[in-house]
Amino acid sequence: MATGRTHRPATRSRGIPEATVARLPLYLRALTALSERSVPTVSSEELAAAAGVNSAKLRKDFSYLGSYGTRGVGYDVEYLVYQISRELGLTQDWPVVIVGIGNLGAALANYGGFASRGFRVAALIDADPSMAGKPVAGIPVQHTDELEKIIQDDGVSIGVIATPAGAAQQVCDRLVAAGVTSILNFAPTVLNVPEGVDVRKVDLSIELQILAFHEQRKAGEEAVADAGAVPPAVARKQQPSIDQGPDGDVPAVMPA
Amino acid sequence: MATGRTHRPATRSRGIPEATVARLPLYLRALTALSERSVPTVSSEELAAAAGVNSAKLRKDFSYLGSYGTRGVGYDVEYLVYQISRELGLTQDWPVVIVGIGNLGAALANYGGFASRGFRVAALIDADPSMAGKPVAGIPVQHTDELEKIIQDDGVSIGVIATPAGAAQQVCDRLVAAGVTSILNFAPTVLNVPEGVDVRKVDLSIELQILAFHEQRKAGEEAVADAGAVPPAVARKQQPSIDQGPDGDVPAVMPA
DNA sequence: CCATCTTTGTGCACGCGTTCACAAAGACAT
DNA sequence: ATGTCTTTGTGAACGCGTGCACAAAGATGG
Ligand SMILES: NC(=O)c1ccc[n+]([C@@H]2O[C@H](COP(=O)([O-])OP(=O)(O)OC[C@H]3O[C@@H](n4cnc5c(N)ncnc54)[C@H](O)[C@@H]3O)[C@@H](O)[C@H]2O)c1
Ligand SMILES: NC(=O)c1ccc[n+]([C@@H]2O[C@H](COP(=O)([O-])OP(=O)(O)OC[C@H]3O[C@@H](n4cnc5c(N)ncnc54)[C@H](O)[C@@H]3O)[C@@H](O)[C@H]2O)c1
Repeated sequence: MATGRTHRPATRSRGIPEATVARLPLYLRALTALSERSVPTVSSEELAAAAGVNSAKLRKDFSYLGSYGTRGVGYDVEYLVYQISRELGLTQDWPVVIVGIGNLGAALANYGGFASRGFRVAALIDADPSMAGKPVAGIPVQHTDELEKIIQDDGVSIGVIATPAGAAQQVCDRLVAAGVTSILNFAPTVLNVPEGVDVRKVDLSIELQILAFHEQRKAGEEAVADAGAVPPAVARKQQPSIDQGPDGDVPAVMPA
Repeated sequence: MATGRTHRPATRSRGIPEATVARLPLYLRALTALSERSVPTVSSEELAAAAGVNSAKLRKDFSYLGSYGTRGVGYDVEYLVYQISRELGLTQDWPVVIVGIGNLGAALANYGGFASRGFRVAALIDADPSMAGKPVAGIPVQHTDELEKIIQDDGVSIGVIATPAGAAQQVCDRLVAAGVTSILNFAPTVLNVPEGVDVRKVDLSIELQILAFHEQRKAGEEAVADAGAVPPAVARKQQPSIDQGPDGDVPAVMPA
């Protein structure tokens, strides 16, 4: 997973568990595909398969929204698309600003799937004066000086940060001060925000590292299967004084 | 959060909880910053603040790796950097292929933080013949025909998919067949993979929808505070026959 | 060598999320 | 109208993750 909520710990928002909220977009995508194929109804089993989840989980998720299914038949696709869209707040228009129009920011601006679901790129903002006025994805880049004005004039409440890590917190502070209350952060930094502001992060580097961990573990298991070396050593306890890098690997640095 | 593991349900890999693994890169980043500032030791409280987590959680996380701290002092920064790096498998080189060199793929290829932690872009692959040979981020793009050969020759086990959604499953199947066992998917699709292959996804659209949900809820709470209208209706039960869009909103479609 | 002070490592309790399994609901045929 | 068959909605059990709170460990000073 590339994200994690930062604030609002476990405040079951309006009775819908956070884990369920995170899956609703997944269901919505699968339902939209069915809708485009004019499929009228779908069972929890079928939809769960399409969304890659357990069918019981899907039914429980839907039960938080209300009783929208028909026993013996399944769920009405169009109706469910509407209900989930409404629940997620996609029936209204969400203006979004993207700050930092470099490689990533430009890619995001060009991303088609952005506009498809109620999200509209209200402005592209960059600190580089030489970029000002230059159109990216058909939208002229504006200078950071305009940030506050843009946000207030357009009533922007969602901001995307795609600046270098060093600038992220500062940009975040300005966004929040100007009225933004939801931030999607692509910079590899922990953002500090006041209560009431939601931050989600997308971090490529972290994702790769998690994959590497599992990849290493897979390789390790094979090695263990080959030769019977290196006992798993779960919950290993430290030796009294002598401490040599736990798994027989040579540590580069020793503790003080 | 933008991701979620797909396979390998909750198999506490080698005793380290998945939630802990997901935080290790965060700690590593904070520790690396301390290391660059030549800070010798750090307490769980300080490091937790830098990583944006609870200090008890951090200590528990580290306890899964072993007893690497010194009571009354804290943790040795360099030693911990090494231990976490080793645990995550970052002491070795991970060749990575990126498939689909469009807007996003090109941005990823240009991403500096990629190479910084043991990850090396082994190849850029695209189906568009007109892109073949064209250098992106200094690496010539290769045609999809070469995919299997590249993966086998370089021993690539991690693949990044940045193709359009329609091509993602097909690309995934080819990657897996050629030997890739970890996939980072940027395309908005659920990928089906055989047992033993890890998939993580990064989905901008899902992140925005989750933010929109919370944003709507915040707005709704304010509205409720203004006028005492619309009771929260937690766990609402369906009316027998008449069903009008639960929150007084007009449904576009009614169930069959 | 002892006292004090800091900070780790973890036992414990609690709550969230997942999954099983099944009763109840409704469609549909006869 | 009644019976059968399908599928929902959910009660209950379980396991994981989180955070509190504290004992034990060790540093440091006298
Ligand atoms: N490119 C990727 O694939 C990728 C992947 C993961 C994470 N990231 C992260 O995303 C961020 C952007 O990456 P990139 O490759 O697009 O970098 P980039 O250098 O190409 O672009 C950064 C842009 O931000 C602008 N900028 C700098 N400071 C600013 C400020 N204070 N206010 C507004 N704009 C400012 C710069 O002018 C530049 O245009 C970085 O933090 C990077 O670590 C990038
Ligand atoms: N651009 C973004 O910010 C963004 C954000 C989120 C998700 N995404 C997703 O990432 C993917 C890529 O987005 P993009 O904006 O770069 O699209 P794009 O159209 O610019 O690039 C797609 C590239 O994939 C190549 N391609 C197509 N089929 C292929 C195949 N079978 N094998 C190899 N290469 C193939 C195309 O030639 C093209 O170069 C899409 O699925 C998109 O939904 C993009």
